Amino acid sequence: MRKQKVTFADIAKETGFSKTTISRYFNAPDTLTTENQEIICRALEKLNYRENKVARILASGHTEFIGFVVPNLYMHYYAEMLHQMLTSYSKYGYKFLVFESYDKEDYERTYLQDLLSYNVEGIIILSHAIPSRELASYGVPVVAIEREDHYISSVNTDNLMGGVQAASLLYKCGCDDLFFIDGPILDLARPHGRRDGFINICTEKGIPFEVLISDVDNSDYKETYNAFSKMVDDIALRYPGKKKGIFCANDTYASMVLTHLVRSYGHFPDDFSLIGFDGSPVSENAIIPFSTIGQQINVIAERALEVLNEQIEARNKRIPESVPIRHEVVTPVVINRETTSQSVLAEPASGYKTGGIGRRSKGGKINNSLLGT
Amino acid sequence: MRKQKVTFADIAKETGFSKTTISRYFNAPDTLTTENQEIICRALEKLNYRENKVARILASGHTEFIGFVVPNLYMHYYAEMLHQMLTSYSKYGYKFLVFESYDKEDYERTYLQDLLSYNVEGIIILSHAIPSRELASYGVPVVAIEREDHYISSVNTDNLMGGVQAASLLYKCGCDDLFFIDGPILDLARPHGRRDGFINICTEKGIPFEVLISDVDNSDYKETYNAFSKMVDDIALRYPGKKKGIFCANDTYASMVLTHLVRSYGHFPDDFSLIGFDGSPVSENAIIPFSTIGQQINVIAERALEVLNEQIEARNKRIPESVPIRHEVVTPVVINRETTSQSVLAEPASGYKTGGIGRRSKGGKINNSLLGT
DNA sequence: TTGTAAGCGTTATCAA
DNA sequence: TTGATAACGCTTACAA
Repeated sequence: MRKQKVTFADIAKETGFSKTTISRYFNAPDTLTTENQEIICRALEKLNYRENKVARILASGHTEFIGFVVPNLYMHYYAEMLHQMLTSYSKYGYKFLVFESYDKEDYERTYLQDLLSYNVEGIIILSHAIPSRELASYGVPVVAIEREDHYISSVNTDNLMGGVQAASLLYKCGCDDLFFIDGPILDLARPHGRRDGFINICTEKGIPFEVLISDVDNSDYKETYNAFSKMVDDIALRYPGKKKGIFCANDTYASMVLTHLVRSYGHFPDDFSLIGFDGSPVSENAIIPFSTIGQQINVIAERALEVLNEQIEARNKRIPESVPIRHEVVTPVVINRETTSQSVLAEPASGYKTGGIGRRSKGGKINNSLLGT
Repeated sequence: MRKQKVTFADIAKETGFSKTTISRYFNAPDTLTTENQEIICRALEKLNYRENKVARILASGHTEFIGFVVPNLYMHYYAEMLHQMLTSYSKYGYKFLVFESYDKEDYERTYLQDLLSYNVEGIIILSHAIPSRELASYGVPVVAIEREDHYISSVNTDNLMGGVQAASLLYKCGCDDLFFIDGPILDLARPHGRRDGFINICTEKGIPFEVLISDVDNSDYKETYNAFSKMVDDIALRYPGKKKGIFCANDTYASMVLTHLVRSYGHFPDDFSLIGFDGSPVSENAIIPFSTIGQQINVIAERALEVLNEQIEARNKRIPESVPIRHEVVTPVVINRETTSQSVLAEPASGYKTGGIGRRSKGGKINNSLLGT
């Protein structure tokens, strides 16, 4: 029924050694004579041996499996995080078992149980349906990324700092009024660092500001777009002649705001500044590359594996040590592009000598007729 | 050293049954009395049993592991494909071991060997560094997606049909001249269906056309952007007064062309039509949602698993059957948006009563002064 | 319906 | 430096 595989027993028979010696050839070759190594090596080739890690795992207890649980993979942030995790292969040799939970509690729990049954050595979790208290009880090292992390280790972007950076940049580029725009906050455990950092700076500098939260289900692009468009129109209407700085909670939102502005004005208007959050490709590839607070996903991934690996190693010792929980924080980086420059006009792609059509508005004043309905 | 785990032996001792009966409780519960099921169930809870799939795998030979090898995950297409694969969990229960090969032969081979050592039951491969002939020799079911597939099963988008659809749409919306734009073709095995379908229609309808291939390394966004911009400027210069229909080999390219056009004109120009390929989010979320030939990634993923599963099941039979290789083809769908409509003017977001600035060009004629250098 | 016993292919322990 | 033997935790004939 099974493909007949070559096992240590076969090699042993072929070479006259015991299975133990064959095992040692792989795990501690130095304990063999060079000659014998040669002999075994030849036998391996002759018989075309292929290692069987499942058997090894069963015997040793070390799977080198890491469970990776994300809400989804169609969002760039999560896919990029997985990408960065996989990149670590050469360093740790961990294999990743990937699951999408869609933030549904039952899915998440099922998958986690599944992971445990595969004896994963650790879990990286980005979805947030299950409280960290429960995760901690699994008896497996767990590192959280951007989620509630009371009872487990975690690595997070310094959102507060990000909010500070964003507001500061908007302030520096001469904005009179600042706006924080976010979608609905469904996750109650979600921290409000971005908003709070923003507010801190506004308060500190004495800049008038508003916090605008859309309540539209953000799974629908068009609806969300329309909601944000309305917000922006409203802002334009209420603050004529002022320079308005908008900080969006993420790049997707920022992209929508940008799109709306450019579609309305035919260019990026003088009297607006815009900054997003995440540093996702859309910020660079948008019609006008826009400023953003870049999350260092590579650093986060690296750090998370560091923390996880530390715990795994401690656990694998003969006398398992218990490592204290760690909460790491990664500072985001300001990515300063056209939408937050003093002269905020969108320059055309290089190669053009003269302006196209409608590239300048008439002096930072927007046309009220734009703001219908 | 190891966390003491509860095993069948423990349950057996607790309940007075044999290990076999416990095993049966999980794999064929119907063969037990309801009473005894109850008894075992209670014991499981009492001892807090957790199944160990590694042991099961070793004993049964069935891992339920599928190897998934992609060039990368930062491109939306690949991430989305993985997403769709993971979605199949409820249907097949396969667990995916994910690797990024960056299309490097040595990486790819290492990872494949690794997958084999974990006794994966099958492999889905999208990267193309290793010839299918070698893959076929591994003795494990393999399904290729969008790559050379001479010796293995595969599922592909009907690229030829896609090219036909694209050219037909451009023809229908009144274009005088058609252009196929693509980046460098590094992969020699890559089929030219999109281009060929395009050419077929152009020839059939007697429309003048050009095939334009950039030779700029497409890993650099800016460079690629500039290269395509130049192409477009050149087209505009050479075909004044004509309606020019551009078909880009993928949405990323189309997005660049669109961006360039909108940046140059302040809006999407009358005398251009544009269609991309892939149906990626950028086509919908771009400043002007553009037309595209949508790949049905969900269908492709589903079909691939179907084919793979068929082979796996055949192989798992007592007398393994050999299933012939299958080459499936999935027809793409035309996604018709503003950039290929007769009146191709970009309408502003709803809610605006009057036009903004520079939303109309003066009659399909472009300004030559735009085309500097 | 249940039990016995022999694996599955390694690693770990102890002894030689 | 090497080997015999017992795990590892489950599945699977075959027997009862």
